[in-house]
Amino acid sequence: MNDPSGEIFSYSSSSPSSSSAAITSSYLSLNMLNNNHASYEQMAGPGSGSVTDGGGDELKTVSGKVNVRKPEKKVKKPKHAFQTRSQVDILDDGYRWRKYGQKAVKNNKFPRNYYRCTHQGCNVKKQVQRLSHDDGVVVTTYEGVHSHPIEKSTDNFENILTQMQIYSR
DNA sequence: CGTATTTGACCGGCGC
DNA sequence: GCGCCGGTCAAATACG
Repeated sequence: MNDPSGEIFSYSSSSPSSSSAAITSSYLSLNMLNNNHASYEQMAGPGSGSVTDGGGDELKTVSGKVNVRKPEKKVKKPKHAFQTRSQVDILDDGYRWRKYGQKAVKNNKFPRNYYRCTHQGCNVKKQVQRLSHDDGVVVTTYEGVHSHPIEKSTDNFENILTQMQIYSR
């Protein structure tokens, strides 16, 4: 497929050649995520705000065929890729994700994981991929915008510390 | 028992 | 028209 949309930009974490501080990045990276997130949260206004149709293939026939919707859909779906230094691929950003698929990627020995937000009406998708040539680097791609608040308190440092301890043991 | 994850099959698009 | 490829569904299973 052609993904020349250019929508995806890779955020290369420069500098960290030391690698040492990479421990338990599970939640550490979360901080970075939040920062970046804030930048994109602005999203377009009400017009395209509802990305509900994103991947909304709920229209199905009994034969298992999917009804194709109008090709002239101008709703653009936001897509953002993040590159994070982390040993674990489970980056918890505060939302609840349900895994719905796993596929092997060419040029990569690691599979790619597909997740979806479990919140009803929230069709936000995300996929996590690992770089085979640079272990410890995980690429997370978010697609869509959450239309509901986070259920987890991510601003509580004590919480974060606790999680870190769990992951680092 | 309810919910999340696993895993193979399936689907639509594109290239040849 | 057929086969590859990336993405998704859905049944079975695992897990609390």
